[in-house]
Amino acid sequence: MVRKGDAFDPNCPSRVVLDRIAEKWTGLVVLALNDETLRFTQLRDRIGGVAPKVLTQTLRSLERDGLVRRRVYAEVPPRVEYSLTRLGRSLREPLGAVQHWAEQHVGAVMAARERADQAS
Amino acid sequence: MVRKGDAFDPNCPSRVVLDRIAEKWTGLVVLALNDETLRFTQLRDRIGGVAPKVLTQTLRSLERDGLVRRRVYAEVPPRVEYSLTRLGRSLREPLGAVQHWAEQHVGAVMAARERADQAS
DNA sequence: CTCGACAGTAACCAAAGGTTACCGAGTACT
DNA sequence: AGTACTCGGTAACCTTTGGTTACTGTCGAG
Repeated sequence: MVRKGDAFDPNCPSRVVLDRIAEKWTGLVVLALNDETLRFTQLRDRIGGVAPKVLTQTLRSLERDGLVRRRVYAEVPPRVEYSLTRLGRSLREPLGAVQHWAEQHVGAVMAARERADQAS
Repeated sequence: MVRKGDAFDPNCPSRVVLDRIAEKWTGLVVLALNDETLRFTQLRDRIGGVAPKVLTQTLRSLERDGLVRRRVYAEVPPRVEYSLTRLGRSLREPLGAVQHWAEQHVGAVMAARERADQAS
């Protein structure tokens, strides 16, 4: 018996969605866009350490899945603006909770890690 | 100026923690362990599609970071049990929210994806 | 007539993840 | 005595994802 949305089943679409969220930069991009509209370079500067190629890939995926809107202005130099769709905005809250957890528990995690590395 | 826990800064430890959570199988393992104690094979069967090698890696990382406890019983055939630590349990709620989001919004995401693929 | 701005792309390289086969110790069966 | 089976992995190998560096096109400013 298969539940309607079982993220543990690799064939279930909700697992596909979860995999997408787990892609390396997806979360950061959604969090960075929060409720602003940002241009490509602004986004790249905001998110430390992301390569342009990968940022492009991530944004294209997010656009395809209806989480991000991409608006191109026919100007020179080119201007492209990214913003969250309504669907994308609905993801901010759960993702924000994870971010918050990370910022709250960094200390405990790093301490555990050092303890583990000592013991080796 | 660097905020104390800025997940956007690649040098900030909280970013390291966020990257760990974003690793492909971390979330699923934490959710699978929920509040049970599971053996290696049980975990592998519960989480569809995970290779034993990668499950081992993931579990070792989670153990190192103090999220998972690993107990080995000197029996034959061997028995190894995994469970969440207190810290690990504190991650269930934020992660559960993401899982819930995924299960709720699968439809919208898949619809957007089909629309995008049609338009090509 | 050359320079710079932006939003990428191209070519190449490194790292993470996946696949299949196999191991060792002891117990149960024949 | 020999064989089969259990579990929690590991070993060797391959593929996919992510990362780096350099480069492009277009147009306005100097």
